[in-house]
Amino acid sequence: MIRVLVADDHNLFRDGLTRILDSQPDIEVIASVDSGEAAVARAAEIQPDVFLLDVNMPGIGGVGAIRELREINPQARILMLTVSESEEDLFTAVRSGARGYLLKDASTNQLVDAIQRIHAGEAVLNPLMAAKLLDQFAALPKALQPTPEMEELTTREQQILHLLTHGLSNKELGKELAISPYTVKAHLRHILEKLNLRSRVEAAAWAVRHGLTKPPV
Amino acid sequence: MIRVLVADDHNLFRDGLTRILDSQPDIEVIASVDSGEAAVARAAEIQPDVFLLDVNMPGIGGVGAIRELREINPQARILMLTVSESEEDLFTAVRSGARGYLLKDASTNQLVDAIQRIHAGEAVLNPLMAAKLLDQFAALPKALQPTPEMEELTTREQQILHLLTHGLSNKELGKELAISPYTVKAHLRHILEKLNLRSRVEAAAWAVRHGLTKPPV
DNA sequence: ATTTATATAGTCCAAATGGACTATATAAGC
DNA sequence: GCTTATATAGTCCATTTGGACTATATAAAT
Repeated sequence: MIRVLVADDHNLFRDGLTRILDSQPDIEVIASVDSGEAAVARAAEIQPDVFLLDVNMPGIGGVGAIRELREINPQARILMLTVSESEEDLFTAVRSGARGYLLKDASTNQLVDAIQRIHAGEAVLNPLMAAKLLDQFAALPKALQPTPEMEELTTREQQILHLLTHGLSNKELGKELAISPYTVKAHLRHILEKLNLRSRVEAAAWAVRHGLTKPPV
Repeated sequence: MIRVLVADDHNLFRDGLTRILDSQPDIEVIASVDSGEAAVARAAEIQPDVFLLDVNMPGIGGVGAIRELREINPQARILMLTVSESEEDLFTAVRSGARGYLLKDASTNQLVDAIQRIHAGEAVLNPLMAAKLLDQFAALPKALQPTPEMEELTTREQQILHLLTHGLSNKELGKELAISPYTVKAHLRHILEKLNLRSRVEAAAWAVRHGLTKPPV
C-alpha cells in the first residue's frame, strides 16, 4: 500500500484527486492539506511514502516545502503537480529533491503510474519539462563527475581547493585549517602542479567546474 | 511525415524496428544503418528528422555519433535506445544533445509516442534513467541559471569574468581585450562591488557556479 | 631498510593583486 | 542641459601570490 499525502489549495481538485487515488487498489491517501506549510506540519506524524504537491499554493507553495519534507522524511518520494511550465519552479523542485514533475493535464492513468514508479524509485517527468531539464543539463559547463585527476588529490588538497572556491587567502586558509599559511602555500603549489594550472584563480574555477563544492565551512 | 534514420548493429532488431515504424501513418524510415559511423556518413545526404540510435554498436557507437550528427543536422532530434543502464552512456548522450533515452524493453506504443514527442521538441526518458539524471541534477553545486546579479553586469564585465575563469591575469586580460591592464583592474573592482565578492578567486568561482562559461577564447 | 608520498614550515624575491583615489570621453535617460 | 552609467587609464601603496628552494616528521609501500 502506497501511503500518499496530497497538498493542493483547490478543494475540488484535491478531493477529486483523493477519490481517484483511493479507488486504486495499492494507493491510499492518508492526508489531504491545502498548503506547503500544512504538509510539513503533518509529515513527521503520518510519514507518507509519497508527497503529491501542487506547485502553486499560497505561502511557501509545493516547491518551498520539498527540502523540509525531505529532512523530516528522507525516504519519502516527492511528485510535483503544476499547471504552469515555469522553468524556475522545475529546476528548484528537482534540485530540492523532487522525483516527479507532471502537468495537471495528465491523465488518471499517467498519475497513478507516476505514483507507482516514483514509489519504486524511478522518476517521471512530463515530456515538455523533461526537454527543459535536458537542455539545462546539456548546457552544463563540464563533467561534475569525479575525474581521474581529482582522485590524485589528497584529502588535504581537496579541502584547500574547496575552501579556495570561497575566496579565502592563504592566511585565512591557514587559520581555518589550523596550519601555517606557508603550509597552505605548499599544498597549493602541489595542486597547481598536479592539475597543471597556473594560479589559484584557475584552481578555484577548476574546483567549481568539477563539483568540488561541499557546503561552505 | 517524420523521417527517421535507424542505427543498430543487430540486423533482426533493426529490421523489426523498421517494419514497426513504417507501419505508422506518420513515420517513415528513410535509412537503416549498422553503425554510428554509417549514420554520420548518411546524415548530410538524407537529412532525417529523427535519429534512432542504438547505444552499443561497434566503433563509436550511438553516443559517439551524437555530436557529429548534431553538427551536420542541428535541428534533428536524437533518441537513444539501449539495453544497458550505464549512467556513463546516459550522461554523455544527454550532454551531447540526445533528447530521448529509452531501454529496449519499451513497448511499440512507447517507442512511437517517444518519436512523435521528440519530433515535437519534447523529451522522453525511461523512468529509471530519469531517476539517475535527476539525482545527478540534484547534486549540482548551485544555480547555473541567470541570476538578477548577473544581469547587472555589463557585457564587458561578463567578458572579463568569463576570461577570469581561465586563470588570466590582469595583464593577460588586457592583452586579450586590447585594453590597458589598469582598465581591467577597474572593471574587476566594479565586478567585486556589484557581486559583493572579495577577490578575483571568489569571482572566478562565482562565474563558474553561475554558468558564465562560454567556450574558452 | 629504503624509498616515496604526505603534511608540515620556512626563506627570498619578483610579480600580481586590491583598495583608495583621480580623471576623461561617450552614450543614455530625464 | 544635467545626471548617470560605462569604458577607459592612471597613481600610490600595502598585501598577496607564486616560483625556487630547503627541511623535518610520519606513514605507507617495496
